[in-house]
Amino acid sequence: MRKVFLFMDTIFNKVDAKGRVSLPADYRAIAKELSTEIVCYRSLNAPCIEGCLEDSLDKLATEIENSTDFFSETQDNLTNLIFGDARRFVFDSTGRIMLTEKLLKHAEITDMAVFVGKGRKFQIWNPKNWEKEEARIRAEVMQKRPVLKMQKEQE
Amino acid sequence: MRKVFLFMDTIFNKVDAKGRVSLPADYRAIAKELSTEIVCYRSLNAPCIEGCLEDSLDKLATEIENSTDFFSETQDNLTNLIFGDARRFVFDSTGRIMLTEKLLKHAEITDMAVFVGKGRKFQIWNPKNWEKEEARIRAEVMQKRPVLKMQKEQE
DNA sequence: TTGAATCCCATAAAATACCATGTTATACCA
DNA sequence: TGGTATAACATGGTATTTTATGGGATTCAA
Repeated sequence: MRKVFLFMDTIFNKVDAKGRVSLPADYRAIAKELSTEIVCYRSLNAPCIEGCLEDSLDKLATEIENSTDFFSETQDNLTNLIFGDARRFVFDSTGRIMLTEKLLKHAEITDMAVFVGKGRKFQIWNPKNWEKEEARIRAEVMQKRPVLKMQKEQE
Repeated sequence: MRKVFLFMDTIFNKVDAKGRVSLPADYRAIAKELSTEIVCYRSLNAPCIEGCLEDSLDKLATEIENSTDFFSETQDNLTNLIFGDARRFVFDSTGRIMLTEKLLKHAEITDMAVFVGKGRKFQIWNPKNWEKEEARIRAEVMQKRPVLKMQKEQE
């Protein structure tokens, strides 16, 4: 039994004509062990698909339910965007899920997909787009490194 | 057996001449597994139908009972509106429910309906109206994103 | 008896489960 | 450490099931 559950690594898989793609074995193992399902939705911040465990969304739903701000308009809007877009993706016996047109289009994915681990979440990118994004992120982190270092030293 | 119960995704279904519409399969599965019924009412905030599990309304009733704000006029009014409007909608063997004139009129639905997941609830919209509403919400969330991001980082 | 609601059957399309295979990664043993 | 046996994995293809939806039959109440 594993103690921690993190989506990690960067995995390239093929997307076939039907939109089927193998979920990385490690990701499947996590969902199986926690007996929960994988949920995917369009990222709000980038042209990619975002995935997480259904448990995570359930947690979010509970938080919203118990919030004193129950009738808050912002939260009402957010739930529409998140839950309206998300969907469970149950993988078959060979470990594949079938991505929808909507998701594929948003991420500009055609025949290849990259799974990028993000800890509690993961993302699915078009390989070309991910290459650019990774370079961009790397550059940004490099630039901010002096600041990060300073903060650490203060602790 | 599923662990969590969330209404998700956005599904377009036809409303036939008799007013019948298929409840999305996943929504049906939730009601079945929890052996509870689907309840619908006119949304208080938007021109759409709102639906949830009968369990959820029961929970709401209990919360209001236990609330220190028991004699709050606002809550009194809200409960009047919701419970006065709500009705169970049992789906037939093919998974369809029959929406009432009152609900259809409120949501301006004629021959097509969009089911929009909201976690513990869902909404049913006229496709055109939903299109506009989604654009509106997306714009608003984007505008408020910096604030949301700050809140998240504080967690 | 007439109109409306409910139930049941039929069908086409789409989603899902299953089987087969080549390749890669892992485990095991000398 | 090197080499081989074994298991796991991604992926192509096919079979089966599920789902939405049209139409008709039946029931119930006004």
